[in-house]
This record gives sequence, C-alpha cells and structure tokens, in this order.
Amino acid sequence: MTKRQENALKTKQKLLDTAADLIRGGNFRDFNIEDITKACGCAKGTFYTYFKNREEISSEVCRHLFYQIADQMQQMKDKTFIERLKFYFSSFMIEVERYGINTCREWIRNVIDPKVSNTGWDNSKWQFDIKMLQDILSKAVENKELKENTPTDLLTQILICELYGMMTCWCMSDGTFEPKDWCNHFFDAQIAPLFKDYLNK
Amino acid sequence: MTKRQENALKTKQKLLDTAADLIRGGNFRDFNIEDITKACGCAKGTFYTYFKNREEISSEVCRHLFYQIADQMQQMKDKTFIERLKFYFSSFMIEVERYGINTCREWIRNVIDPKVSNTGWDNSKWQFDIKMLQDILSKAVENKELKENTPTDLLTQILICELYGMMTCWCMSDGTFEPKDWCNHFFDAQIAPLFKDYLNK
Amino acid sequence: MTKRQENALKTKQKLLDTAADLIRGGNFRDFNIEDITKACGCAKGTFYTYFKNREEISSEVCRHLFYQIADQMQQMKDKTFIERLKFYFSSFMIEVERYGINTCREWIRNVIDPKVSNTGWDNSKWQFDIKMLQDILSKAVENKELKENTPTDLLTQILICELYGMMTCWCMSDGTFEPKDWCNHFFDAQIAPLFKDYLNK
Amino acid sequence: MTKRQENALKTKQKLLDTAADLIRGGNFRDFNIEDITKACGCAKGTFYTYFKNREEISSEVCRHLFYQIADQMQQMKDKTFIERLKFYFSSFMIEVERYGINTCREWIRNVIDPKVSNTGWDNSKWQFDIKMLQDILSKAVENKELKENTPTDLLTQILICELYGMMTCWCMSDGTFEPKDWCNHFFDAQIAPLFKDYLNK
DNA sequence: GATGAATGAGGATTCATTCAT
DNA sequence: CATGAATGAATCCTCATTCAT
Repeated sequence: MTKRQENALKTKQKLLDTAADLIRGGNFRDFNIEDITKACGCAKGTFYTYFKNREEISSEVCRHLFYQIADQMQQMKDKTFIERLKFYFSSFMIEVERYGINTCREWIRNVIDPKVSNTGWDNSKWQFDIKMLQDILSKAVENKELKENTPTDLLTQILICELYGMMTCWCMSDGTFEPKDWCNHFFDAQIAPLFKDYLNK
Repeated sequence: MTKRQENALKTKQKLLDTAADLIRGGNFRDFNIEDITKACGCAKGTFYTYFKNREEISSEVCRHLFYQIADQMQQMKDKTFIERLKFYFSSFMIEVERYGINTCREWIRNVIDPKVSNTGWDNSKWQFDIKMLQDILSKAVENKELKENTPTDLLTQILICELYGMMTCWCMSDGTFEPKDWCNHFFDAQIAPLFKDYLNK
Repeated sequence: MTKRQENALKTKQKLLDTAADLIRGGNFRDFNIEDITKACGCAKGTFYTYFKNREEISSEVCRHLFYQIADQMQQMKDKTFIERLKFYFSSFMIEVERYGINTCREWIRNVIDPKVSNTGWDNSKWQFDIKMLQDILSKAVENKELKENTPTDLLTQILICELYGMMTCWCMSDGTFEPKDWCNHFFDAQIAPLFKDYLNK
Repeated sequence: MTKRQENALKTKQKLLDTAADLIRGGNFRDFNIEDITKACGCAKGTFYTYFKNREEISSEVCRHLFYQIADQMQQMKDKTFIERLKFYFSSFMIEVERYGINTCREWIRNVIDPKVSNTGWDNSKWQFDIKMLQDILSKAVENKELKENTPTDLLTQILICELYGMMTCWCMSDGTFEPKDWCNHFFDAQIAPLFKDYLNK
C-alpha cells in the first residue's frame, strides 16, 4: 500500500470515527455532514469521496459495531452452544453500551427501515441475524447438544425478538437500566429455560 | 358544546385521522404538515391551532393506538391475570397490524426518543407501559393469583421487552411474519412459563 | 380578488420581473434563485411558493415574451396574410431585442431542450410555433389569398427555420447586427419571394 | 516524435473521443470531467494536462465536427459555387446527424455563447462561418460565376441564418425531421433562388 | 378561529480544479 | 507525465413555523 492510499484510509477511518463520536454524543438525529467534516478537520467534499451519502456512513458506523461481535464469535467455537449464545447476547449489549444509547437509537432506526439497498447487507439485518443465531442452534443440533426435533426456526426468531426487545427498551427507558446486567437477568429468566426440553440430557 | 366547538373538534379529529392515514400509507418518514392539511382540506395554519408542532400529532396518533387498548382493558377486569395479559399482548399486536407496518415504525421511532417534553406523557412511554403491566401483575398478587414474593418489577420489564421486541422485529423483517399469530406462539413459549413458579396453585 | 391575493400576485410578478432583469442583465447562465430573491427583497422560500423550481421561472420568463406577440397578433386579423406574417416576424425580433441578447440566449437554450414536461406548453415550443404560423397560412388559403395547392406544411417549417435562424445568429454574432433591420432585409429577400408562385393573382 | 509524445497524443485523442461519445450519448448537459476520465480509463488530473478546463474540450469536440467539413471543402475547389454551397450545407447537416442531436444541442449552446476567450477561435464561430461562406461567394465573383454587384455580405449572412436555423429547429422538434432531406428541400426552395438574379447567365 | 403568504435556517450534494506525491 | 485525494464554493430545495389579514 502506498503512502497515499494509507493516508486515504486514515481519512476515511477518521470520518467514520468522528461520525461515531457525533452519533454517540447525542446529535444523532440531526448528525449532519458539515458537523462531521468540521469535527474531522476536512472539507465537506472529502466526505463524498468516501461515502455515497449520509445514509451510507450511518449504516457503516452501525455495521461496525456488529462486525466486531461476529469476529469475536469466531473465538467461541469450542464452547457449549449455551455459552456461545450467552456470549452473543452479552457482547451485543456490551457493545451497545459502549457505543452509547444514541448510537443504539440510530441502530434501531436503521434496522427497522426497509431500505436495504444501500446498506451493503445481502438482504437485510434481519436475515443476517437470523443466520447468525440459526448457525449456533443448528451446530448444536449437529453436535447432539440439542435434540433432532428442536424447532430451530422458531427459537431463533424468539431469540432475536428478545435481543432487539432489550435494545428497544433500553432506549425507551432512556438508559435507566444497565444493558449488560439486564441481559444476564434476562438470559437466565427467559433464554436458558427455553432450551430445557430440547437438551440431550 | 357550541356548534363552533363541535366544528373545532371535528377539524382536529380529521387532522388526526388524515395524519394516521398518511403515516400508515407509507410516507411516514417524510409525512409533513402540508400533506396533512392539504389532504384534510384545510389551511396549513389551522394545523397549528390544534397541535403545538409536528411532534405532537405524531405522538398523538401513536398514543391513540395505545389508548384504544387501555380502554379495552377495562372490560377485562374480571378475567384471570393471564387472560388479561394475553389480551393485552394480542390487542397490541392486532392494533399494530391494523395500523400498518409504517405506523409501527413511526411508533418505535417515537418511543425510543427521549424528547418527552412535547409528547404530553407524564414521563415517557416507558413509564406508561411499566405502569400498565405492573397494574395487572400487582392486582394478581392482591387477588392471590400470584404469590406474595413475585418479582413484579422484573417480570414487568421482561414483558415489555418481549412486547417491543416483537414490534421491532416485525419491522426489521419487513412484515414477513404475522404479528397476531406470532404473538400467540410467543406468549405460549415465553410468557406463560414465566409465571409458573409464582402461581398460587 | 382580496387584498392578500393581490399582494401574492404582485410578489409573483416582482419575482418574474426581477428574473427577467437578471437574465437580460447577463448573468443568464448562472442566474440563481438566491440572486433573484435577494434582488427582489424577499426570502428564498418565497420563490418556491410561486415556482416549482429554477426551470419553471426561466421558461415562464421566456414564454411571457412569446405571449405578448400572440396577443398582438389578434389585432391583425383583417390584414393580408403577408402583412400578418411580416408583423409576426418583426414583433418577434423587436421583442427579442427589447428583452436583450441574454434573454434570447436563454430562450434558445430553452426551446432546443426536449424537457417539455415542466414548461406547461401543450407539446413543445416547436408545436406551438408550427400551429401559429400554419394558422396564418391556412387562413390565407381559406381567404383565397393563397392557392389551394400551397404546401403550407413545408412553408411553415421553412418560416420557422428562418425565424430561429435569425435569433441563433444574432446571439452567435454577439449582437453585431440589428435584429429588426435584419428581419426586414431577410423578409424581403427570402420570405416574400417564397409565396410568389402561390399567390392568387 | 518520441514514444512519449505519441502516447500523449493518443491519450488526448482518447479523451476527445470519449467526450464526443458522452455528449452524443445524451448526458450532454451534465457531461462531467469525472465521467470522461473514468470512461477513458485515466485519472481526473490527466484531463487537465491536455485541456485547460471543461469549456475547452466541449468546444474542441464541436470544432472537430466543423473542421472535417472545412477539410472536405478543399476537394470541391473545381466545382461550381452552387455545388460547393450545396455540399457545404449537406455536409454540415450530415455531420450534425451523425454526431447526434445532443451534440447538436451542445454545439448551438456553444456558438450562441460569447465566451470566446477560451475557445481558441480567433474571434468567434460567427466570424469563422462568415469567412467560410464569403470565400465561396467571393471566389464565385472572381470566377465570374456571379455578377460583380452581388451583395456577398448580405447573402452570406442569410446563408448562415438558414444553416443555423435548420439546426436550431431540428433540436426544437426533437429530431422529428431528417436533417439531410430537409436540407435538400430547403436548399432548393430558398438558397438556390437567392442567386437567380446574380448569376452570370 | 381560519387562512396561506412569507420566512429563512438548514442540509444534501455536485464537481471543476488544484497540487503533493 | 500521471495520479487521485482534497478542496470548498456553489446551489438547489424543503418545510416547520409565524403572523398579518
């Protein structure tokens, strides 16, 4: 990579980071290109060298949060499915907390919107999440951790509902509870029992 | 009520209905005052006679959906708490479905936002929901349907998470599942078992 | 008409006049909305109360020039067709000169463009001109001024070519000749002879 | 010519061709430097090695069309002036048709504009055309094809008006007639008769 | 109470052009 | 000579809101 390309990458990353900061900082709803570039110390036009439009940077910021989790999941391969699941839930909520409530709000706003075209996701965040969790469950069936007749489709959908339910409610409550703690409570009370009947001994 | 007041009420209701239609219709994100008043056959200025600002009508439309449910709950007083709970969940999802996915999106956008000031709700939608569900549960404790030691706070919060989780996911999936049906599945799989340990015989 | 409507009309007219001035003045190519409103002493938004977009005012200014001629043609009904024709040509060039060379340039730019949609002309300026001139000729045939076998279609098209040829060349030459004078020369040398063979005695 | 100079020439020609294609293709109005260089496979900066600015390439593309005709005129030296004239007219319209209506539009836009400075033409396209046609006529006077008293200035100007009139109208009509055919009609009906009185038997 | 003209802040986006590498 | 990242002026257009009538 040449020096120039390196610089370019740095610029893009800086824009991304600045946007993330601004979103977290609270002006999420009206976070605007001028603010980003100003805070980033570059010209408005530079923004458009790296992002097609306002939408694109918003979803890239959110996606980033998600990819970190997906990456971390790689290191959990040899754990039990219930551990992996709990890790997935926890990571999600930890990241969400780390990025701040306003990023979480932007995130939800992004995922509930049907404009998938410019996000770069194959189909939609929904499909992505479904796949992610179904993977965990179907591998558990393969490993005999779960019984053959486990209704993985249904369970997957339930799991996602819980996950996004927590996020939505955290925003609703304006951050009055601790995502990570709540996630643990929630997991023990609702998620773990869900698999009781399907566990192979 | 004088004729004049009557007309005023009619105008306001018409604005509300028109807004609801427009939001449901799909241009929720960009639903704007001019569209509403035009479709309503009145002047832009008239809008501001009845609503302080754009925000207000949006939340009033959403709230309306909610109040209908609260009203209906009145008629369930003599049912068991589990029936009331199921009714609450079902009604919610039925209304949500009736109002359409775009209204649901607007609804979520509204509730996750902390700008409580102009909504007219005491505190926030979160508080409102909490109160609603806690009522059901604490009455169940009073009636001895549930044990004294039932952790109503925790359970309430779990219930709301489930409820909003379903809504968020319905939007995410762009309406690929049936809210009402899913609600039943969900209720049986997750909600009912939650109370098993706390039922008084 | 109420006072308010009157004022509104005045505002619109003022915008139109200001735009005409600016176009004539020379900043035609980049005449922009801000300049118009500033010169007009009103807010940018006011512009959009009266015109859908930049395009619309441009073609309305040009059209205005044209309508004046169409109006004047009404008063020529009892003249010979050759007089009417000459009047049409002269008026056109007189107006064009009065509005200035830059308006003429904008005018040509407008008419050669196929975006008819927003101009409000039935079909296009082309159709309009065709109709206008064909009317003169076909009435001349009716009146027996011209022979039955006069090829009015062909002649009409030739006439328009001459008319727009003069305009285009005036702009090309950057106003080095006098449109009105030239028009007379041209008419005598080219237009009048054209009908020689078709005159009824 | 060194290899380097050769390559440079090739690059410039490629830019020119690409621009011509883009203009013909239809996005004439918004043809922009990035599109050209992208389609040409070179960097934006390279464009500025060969052209001072956007204007320059536009007029060079148009001029190219014109030079081809001027070149061809060389081979008509021993024909009668009326044949040369007809050839000039036909060539013009044939080229115009070959380059497409959008190039024609761009062409007209270019010639009506007074910004001569950057075009590289001595004075303006107007002067150029005048000279070209006057050459034909004055040589005809020299050759005794035309009488001494022929008003060559006047006739030249008329000829140019006709020529550009056809082009402007072709664009106005959005290409509803055939330039070449129309040129012939036009020539026979208007141009040829113009010289009748000045022919030396 | 109704009207709708006027407002003007605000934001997105484009693109010709420069210049350091 | 080629590159392409950076620039930032330029401009369009939207729309919630106000207020004189």
